[in-house]
Amino acid sequence: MMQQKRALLRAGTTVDEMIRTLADDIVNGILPPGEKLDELGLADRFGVSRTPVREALGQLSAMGLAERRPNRGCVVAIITDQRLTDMFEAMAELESACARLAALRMSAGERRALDALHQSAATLVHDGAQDAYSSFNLQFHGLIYEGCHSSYLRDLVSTTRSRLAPFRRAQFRMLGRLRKSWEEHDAIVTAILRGDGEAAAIATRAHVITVSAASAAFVSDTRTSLPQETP
Amino acid sequence: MMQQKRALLRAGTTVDEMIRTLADDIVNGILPPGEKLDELGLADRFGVSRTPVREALGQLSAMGLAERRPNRGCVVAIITDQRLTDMFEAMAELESACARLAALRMSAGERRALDALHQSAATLVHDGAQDAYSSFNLQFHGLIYEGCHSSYLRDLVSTTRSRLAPFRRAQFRMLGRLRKSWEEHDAIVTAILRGDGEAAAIATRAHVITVSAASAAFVSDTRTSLPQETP
DNA sequence: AGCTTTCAAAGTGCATGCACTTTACGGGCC
DNA sequence: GGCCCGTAAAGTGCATGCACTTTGAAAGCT
Repeated sequence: MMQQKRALLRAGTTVDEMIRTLADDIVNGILPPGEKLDELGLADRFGVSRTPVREALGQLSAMGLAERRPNRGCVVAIITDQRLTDMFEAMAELESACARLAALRMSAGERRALDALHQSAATLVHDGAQDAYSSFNLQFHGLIYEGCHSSYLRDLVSTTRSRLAPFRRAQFRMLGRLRKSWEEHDAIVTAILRGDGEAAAIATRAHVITVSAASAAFVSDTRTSLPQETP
Repeated sequence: MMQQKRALLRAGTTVDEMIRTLADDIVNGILPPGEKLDELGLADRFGVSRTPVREALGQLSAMGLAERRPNRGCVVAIITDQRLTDMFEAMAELESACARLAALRMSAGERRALDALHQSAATLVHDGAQDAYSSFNLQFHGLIYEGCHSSYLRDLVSTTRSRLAPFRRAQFRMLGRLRKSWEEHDAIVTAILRGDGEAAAIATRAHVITVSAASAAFVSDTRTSLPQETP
């Protein structure tokens, strides 16, 4: 019946739109791990039929954000503690590799930009501006990803970061973490500016592992306090 | 019309079956990069309707094996030279990270198995058995992936390896490459057995970069000799 | 009661068909 | 001839509906 021209503006396909929205909701924790992704419900929500919803779910599961059980529906990916640890660890290795390459390959301009950004964040630390620092932190790591000049490595690190995002809510709540974070960044920047790849790799690995440990502890805490799932 | 019970055995879903088949065909070069993936054609080939084909294509493109242009069909992923270089480089970094962790974490049994496999390959080198060595090589690297004891890192390295597979056809054709490869492996095994993570990482990176360079050169050669695409 | 069996409701898997977009080809125009 | 436009064929995007599987709860059995 309702098969008329879809409003004239139709940037990208409907499915792409849905994928982006759902992926954002998962990454931002609006759809928590284990949440059921009902085809009919989502079709209603987006005002489309089940066909495009099914396609979107298929792709989300291919991306690792959702999990599909044949004939048994689709849920937001449930990550075990072991898997989460492995993901954080891989993140450290990936970022470390990026930093090593960035130290070797960043252009003079890129180095200047990284240093400038880093120095400018000092005031945020002093003011204890957690939200602003969090946003700076994203940019900082982003510059290093770009600095490695390897599109594939950048993609790997970005998708891994997305998958971990739902579990990173704790970030800078810990007292004194802001200052420590900045100091760790300082070691990274120094190494990169010196062009010392190995030092940059080591400093970055240590930094990311520290952050990961905090996040993992927070998640583990949250999990044991609320039993959730399988009642 | 034809909506009857699908033959009793139906391991996994039809879509999964198709994805596996198509992914294999792409990875093994049966479907070359740029090949058009026509929905109706594939539907015919697999004896299904277009709906499951569309789902399979969506997932293949989410996996990076195919590329979908809205309203313009789907083709086997076309990898630019730059992208290929980046992928080979990332492969080196990933394997290097695996090797570092493997050196630190492999169990005594795993170390023994790796050494045994490596030693047993010496005769293959002596006999110049390219195919057998190629299969050994797969196992060898596989043991290192497992040895890092990180499921996510293993997944990243495996999917990257799959994506690169179509471009690795050259492998051991080069004269003397067998012996060189074995010697490089020897350095890796020695470092891992010693538990020296950094040495293992460096040796592995060097080894993978060497192999990558050979493959990249081969691809680049093939590309410039046959113009292909956009006639 | 505790266990199995049955069966209806809910929900997934796929076929089909229509609407829309792209593409390619042939005729009108300069 | 080269360029533009219109138009038909091919092909993609989504809605709908039927078949099949799962699930859960009530009925039957020991």
